Amino acid sequence: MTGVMSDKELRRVTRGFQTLHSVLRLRILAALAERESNVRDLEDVLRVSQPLLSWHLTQLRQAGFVTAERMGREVRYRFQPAAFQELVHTMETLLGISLSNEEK
Amino acid sequence: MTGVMSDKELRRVTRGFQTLHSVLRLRILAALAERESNVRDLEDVLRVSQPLLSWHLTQLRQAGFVTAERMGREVRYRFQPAAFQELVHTMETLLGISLSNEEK
DNA sequence: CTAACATATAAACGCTTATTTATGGATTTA
DNA sequence: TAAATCCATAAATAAGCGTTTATATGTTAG
Repeated sequence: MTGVMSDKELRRVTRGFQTLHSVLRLRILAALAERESNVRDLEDVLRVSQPLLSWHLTQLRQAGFVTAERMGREVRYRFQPAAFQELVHTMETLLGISLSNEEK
Repeated sequence: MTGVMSDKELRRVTRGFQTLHSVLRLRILAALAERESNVRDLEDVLRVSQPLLSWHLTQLRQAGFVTAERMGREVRYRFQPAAFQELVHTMETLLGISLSNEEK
């Protein structure tokens, strides 16, 4: 039963994990999960420089965790829950575990 | 509602993600999820050098994904599902999402 | 006790990537 | 159209980490 999952599929997963490896990235995601925001808003909330934010947002977007939409001169970023959910689902399959919410 | 989660808690999560960032690590975990093994067995299954395996196993162990037990001159490694499950649970809380297995 | 086996550790190297600083591009406003 | 605003990109630097090679530690067998 070894090797049932392709390297391509696993690389997609590891890319997701790589992208979530810093506290700042998680804080950005959490902020966007609360409400969609432009870069300026995040800058104020998270107290980090604008280029640094742009870079992290690009990484999160390329990994599918957020989407970006130009609106006037702003760019609004939105959290995308599906990306993480799919990641977890692949891991459940790979490891043969389940994350059932405690049975009621 | 921003910042409900401590940096300490988030660092624990990011450490978990950091640890799962390579395909080889995932393959090691998947192999151990199938059956507990010593280093020699994994070496044969995964076709990587012994020091490299030892290093990755140490990382996985320090992050809580596996446990190690000395048995004679071997060391048996076991997959530890709880670590990943807790990781996911923290993320659900942080992002306000749920990964419910489809409701029946 | 010595040799063989199983695993861990150390040193050295290279690569990736986060961060800072500076600048460019796009859009609106006056 | 000129200035201001918002965001992205480039260059440079530094730090972390995976990989290899070599050696050390621990355990059993003869």
